[in-house]
Amino acid sequence: MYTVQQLSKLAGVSPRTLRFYDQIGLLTPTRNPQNGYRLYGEAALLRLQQILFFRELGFSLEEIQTVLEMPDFDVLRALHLHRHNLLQRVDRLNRLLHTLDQTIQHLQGGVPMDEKSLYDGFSEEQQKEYADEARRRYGAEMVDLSQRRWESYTPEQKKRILEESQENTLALAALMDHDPASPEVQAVILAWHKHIGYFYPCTYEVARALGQAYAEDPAFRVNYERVHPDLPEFFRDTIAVYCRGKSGLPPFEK
Amino acid sequence: MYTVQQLSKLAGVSPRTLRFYDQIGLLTPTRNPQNGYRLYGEAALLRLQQILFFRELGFSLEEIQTVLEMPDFDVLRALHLHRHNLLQRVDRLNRLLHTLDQTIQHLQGGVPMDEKSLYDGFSEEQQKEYADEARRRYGAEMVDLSQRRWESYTPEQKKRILEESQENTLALAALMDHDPASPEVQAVILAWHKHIGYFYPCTYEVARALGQAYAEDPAFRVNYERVHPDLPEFFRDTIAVYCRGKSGLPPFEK
DNA sequence: CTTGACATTAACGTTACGTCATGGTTTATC
DNA sequence: GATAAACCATGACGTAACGTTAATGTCAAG
Repeated sequence: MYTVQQLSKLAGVSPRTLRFYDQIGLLTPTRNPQNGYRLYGEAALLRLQQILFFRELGFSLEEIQTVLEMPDFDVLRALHLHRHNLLQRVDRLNRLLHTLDQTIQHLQGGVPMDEKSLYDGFSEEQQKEYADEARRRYGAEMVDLSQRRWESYTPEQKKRILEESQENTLALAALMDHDPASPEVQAVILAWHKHIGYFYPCTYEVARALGQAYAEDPAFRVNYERVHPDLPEFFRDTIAVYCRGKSGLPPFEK
Repeated sequence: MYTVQQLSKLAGVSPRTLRFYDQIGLLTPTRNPQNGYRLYGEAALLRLQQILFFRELGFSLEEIQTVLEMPDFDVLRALHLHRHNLLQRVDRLNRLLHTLDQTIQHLQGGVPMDEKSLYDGFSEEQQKEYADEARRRYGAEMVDLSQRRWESYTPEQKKRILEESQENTLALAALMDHDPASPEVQAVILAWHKHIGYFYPCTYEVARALGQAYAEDPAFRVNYERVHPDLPEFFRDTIAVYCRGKSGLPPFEK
């Protein structure tokens, strides 16, 4: 017989979850008549396993109720649904990838009129090539190799990281009268490099390529240009200085 | 300038969603001073596109707030996050597949004691083989070929389908004194076959194999045995009669 | 006998909206 | 010009699956 906390640790769910499942009649334990404590037996453990199994598959608790009451709850069907889900999600992810490209297009084509002239040199096809090129050069290898997990951060961390990015850019813009090689500027670039590290391990080679992209790829340019018209070039130059003579992963990544 | 409903139809979201985004300050439209109506311009449309883009990627609205305020919101990062997410989800699905196998094991091993004797003839390895065999025989081809979508059903439909399954089994059990070839029994089996069709197109060959499994695979047996000890065999026999001389997809699948 | 770690119920908070309720506005029709 | 249909507004409550206090009761240890 397990108590709430014991079972919760065993199954990796919160005590609150167990009480909730009791409350909605999904998993009703026996009670200690003396003190009213919940007591879960072996049967309850098995049922919880099943509940969590279907929960993982994306069933709602109400659906789980019904499924577990079915006399012919069968494994084959679960297998089918599971694989079906898998296929469907892969489908969805592919559609998202496609949508991504379109949205890039839209964003690039959708800048305000007075900035549109900036794009005169770039045909639609040219722009698309930029995006594809970027994916080929940075995406495939780096992301696939990446072990970092954006999702593994807590909401507070995420928020902090996103804010940090903003601070970096503003800090750099404030130092545009400095020499790109000055310690102040280089400190900001170091922070920027570490910031990128939140998303994936970024070698000096990749960092340099990113600097190029910031200045040359219109999709990136606008974001920095918005802060200051010469920021893209300044950003690229400081990164170039920062990366000079270095290669591979930075020390803080090791 | 679009009004709420116009924009909602354009972007495929509900008017309520737009008002909500206004309420939380995520997408603030201008107002018609006469009547207070919301008016969305071109800029708002673009911003909404971005919001929906990130929403698709699984960002929370609060995160989207921050991201859209960032001066260096950049496409490469979105690409990275997106692909990162994709990889992560594929990972997760693979883990689930693995867990699935384990859970099958657990469920098979976890039946009540008084029914456990039924399993004496089957070693652990034997049982695992059954599961693998089932996956090889039905899973791979059928599921991959399946065009049916469990997820495409509405919650009410899902509930109804699950209940139907239960009704079928009980109806069949109530007819166990009849001849397997009797019209009443065969009507139930037809309903069962159609029911399977909710999940995947089921040929007569597959149906026959399923009948076998219901009677012989302990993982299925218990579910019908629970209703009546001889139900598994009866089920198998009626299915055999139903399938006799037929092959390929049933008429209602065409 | 007190302390700390458990247990209980009750109740409100969360996310991203859906769904009324109630009332004003616009538009089309008679 | 009256009226009905179809829009707009705000406000408030409902949802899923718990998280998070809060207030109180219970148990083992020192």
